[in-house]
Amino acid sequence: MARTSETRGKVVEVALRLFREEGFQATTMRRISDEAGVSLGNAYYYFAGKDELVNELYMVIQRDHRERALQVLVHGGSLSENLAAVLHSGLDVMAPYHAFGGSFLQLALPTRSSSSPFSQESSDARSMAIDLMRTTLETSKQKVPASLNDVLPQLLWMIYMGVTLHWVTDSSDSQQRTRTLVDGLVPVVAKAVRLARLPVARGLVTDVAGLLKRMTSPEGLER
Amino acid sequence: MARTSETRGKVVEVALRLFREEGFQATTMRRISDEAGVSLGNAYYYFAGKDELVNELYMVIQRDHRERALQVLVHGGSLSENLAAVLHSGLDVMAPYHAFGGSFLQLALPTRSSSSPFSQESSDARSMAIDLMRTTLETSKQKVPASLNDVLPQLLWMIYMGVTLHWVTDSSDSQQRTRTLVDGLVPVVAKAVRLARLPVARGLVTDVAGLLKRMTSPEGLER
DNA sequence: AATACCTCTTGAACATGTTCAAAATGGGGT
DNA sequence: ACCCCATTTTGAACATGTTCAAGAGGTATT
Repeated sequence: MARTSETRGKVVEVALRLFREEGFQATTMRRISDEAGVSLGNAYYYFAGKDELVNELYMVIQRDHRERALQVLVHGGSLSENLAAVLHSGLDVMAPYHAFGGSFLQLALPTRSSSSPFSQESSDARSMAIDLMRTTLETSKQKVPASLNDVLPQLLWMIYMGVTLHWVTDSSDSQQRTRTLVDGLVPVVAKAVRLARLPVARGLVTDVAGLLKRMTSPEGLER
Repeated sequence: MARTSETRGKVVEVALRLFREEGFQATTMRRISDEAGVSLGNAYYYFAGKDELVNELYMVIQRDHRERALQVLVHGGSLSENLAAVLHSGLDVMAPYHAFGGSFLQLALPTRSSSSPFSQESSDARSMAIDLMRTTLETSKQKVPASLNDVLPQLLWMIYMGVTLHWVTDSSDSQQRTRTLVDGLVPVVAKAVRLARLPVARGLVTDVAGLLKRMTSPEGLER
């Protein structure tokens, strides 16, 4: 059918709007299907449950973030500048959903039921975000020690997760505090990356890189 | 009433056991009240809802962790040693509840409804954990730059949160990977603290301390 | 003793997430 | 036209979280 998933589209659209306006708990499946003009059961034909709609939201946010970020990234700009731009654009995209609360983290992480046949579905979100960080690094002029090439995007992603963690719990006006955090954190990170090239810190850097590599390898076996 | 909260105790006991054995979703309020031998409504007399039982779980874990940690801390031991001991004992305490999953984070964070009359209830958990980190530092022999005295416990707590984050998503056997992470991370942290005393890194350290202080102050205003 | 009052308990009702068998729909093949 | 069949849709049923008015039990007051 051509409009096989016209229904699906309508459901997603309404769901996202309600998540934005009412938060997660307050948004009921019945309300979603009502406002989408379909039956309750029909919504369940397209989505296994409420959680899957949350996942949908997360994917939309990921795509929006990447799109916006690519627009604000400055080729040959400083890492500080670009990282700030990417993090802030991320906050911009998430902002409307702040009422949504902690349910973000739940899905940002690869916690999902392992029953997904394609084994992606949510680790997807993670690798998409990491990839964006890699792009950020490549776009910036700052030289990165070769030993960090693999590992730095992942580190930046962790910082991003940290910022998101703070954002979720940030009750200040329009999450101003998190904005402050980003502005303060970004130059520090940039400086740290610069420092990583100096011999003194080199050992530390190597340690972190080694550790991360060990954690990422097939299985984190030894103890 | 003397045994006013004999009921309350039974409910908590059963709830925690079921959380452990079945996870969060699978544990139903009806099952809890049944096995506790009280009526469904009665459970709600003591706990506003399922979430509050989760909070109870979190508090129990916090207390257990502190207790165990104080036993394994070595006075005058190295920071590496002690930090590892504290983190591992934390993992020990949480281990039985791994099936419980991401719901941990939800409550470890100060995300709660601001309607709590005593304004603690969950920021409590956070400050308890931070305090444990302070104790860890004070117990260890490693000298800490004075400028970090205030801020370092908080930083260690963040590292602890990071470890917990990893633990939640860790699908390896008995969460071996997270154990590996702790063992690898701890010496790096200790080294970083040592490095913080050197002039080279001093600027970085000051930056981080300043940033954290700004974030913790009354309101994170300016931008 | 009778009453009032506070704490605790119950059972039923309601709201919402989820499942499912049956019906409607809309072709494609004959 | 007619039938077959996969896809989509529906409505009702069920499970579970949550609320609430009423009752039970005990203690203090009169």
